[in-house]
Amino acid sequence: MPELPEVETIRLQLRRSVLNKKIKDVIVKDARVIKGISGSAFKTKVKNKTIKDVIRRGKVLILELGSSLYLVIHLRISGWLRLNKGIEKFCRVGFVLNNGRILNFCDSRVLGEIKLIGDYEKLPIIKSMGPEPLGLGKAKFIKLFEKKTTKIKPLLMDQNFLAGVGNIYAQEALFCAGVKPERKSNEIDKKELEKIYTCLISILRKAISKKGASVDTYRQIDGDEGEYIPLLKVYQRQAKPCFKCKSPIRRKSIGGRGTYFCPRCQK
DNA sequence: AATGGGACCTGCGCGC
DNA sequence: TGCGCGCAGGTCCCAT
Repeated sequence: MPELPEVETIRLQLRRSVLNKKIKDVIVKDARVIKGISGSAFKTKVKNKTIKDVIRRGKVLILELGSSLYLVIHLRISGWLRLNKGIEKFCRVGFVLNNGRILNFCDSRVLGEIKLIGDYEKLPIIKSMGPEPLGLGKAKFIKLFEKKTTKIKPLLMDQNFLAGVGNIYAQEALFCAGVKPERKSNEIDKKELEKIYTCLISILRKAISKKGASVDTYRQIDGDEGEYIPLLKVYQRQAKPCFKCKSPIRRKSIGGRGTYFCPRCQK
């Protein structure tokens, strides 16, 4: 699932490969992913535009097409972007560039979406989004979390509260910090909140440096897998021995989401 | 304010 | 080998 590190990886790679490239044509294979306008209207509006910038906000990727036009892409759970010579399997929309390459928007489950908008900051998803964790700072992080009575894990994942953290990295950060995922945020002491913050930041940075975790369908834009999976400590490790204490890792549904944790290391 | 459930969607793993 | 079933999950929306 593409979370902050995966989307940031895509952003960095797109900046290196498609900046200032012109979109010569748009191939709409499945118009369901295009929201707000029809596939043909989308094609007309995007054709001949140039990719001026690539921006990320939380898990949202934004391609600036100039003249107050933005392509807003959300990969949700099963989407990925791939730059190659043709249209690949699960491609829903292909952007044909003036260098002969095609930027494929792929999605196996068709839950991802593409929007075209004049001002992306006015989109509800962006407007209501919480702060970016990287560069937030320890003090602000603690202030955010110290009074909420919600369980810490769903809170870390709440995009309106903190941007970009999803199911994988929330669990990894809590394991690193030694905090049980169902603890209420306001009942976690300052020291522990500090630990959660430093863990989260270092994990996100490390995951970006490893170009993301290819859980499910996520790939780098050249199709290679991200390299973070071997570094995952709890995610999808049910019944396997904890790396710290050898106890079997447990899986439990918290806030309707699958959650892995070490019953002994996490207090 | 917090929590729970359904809807969206389809590949995949499971049981037989 | 093949079939049918139900799970998985980010976000939005509604209900309690």
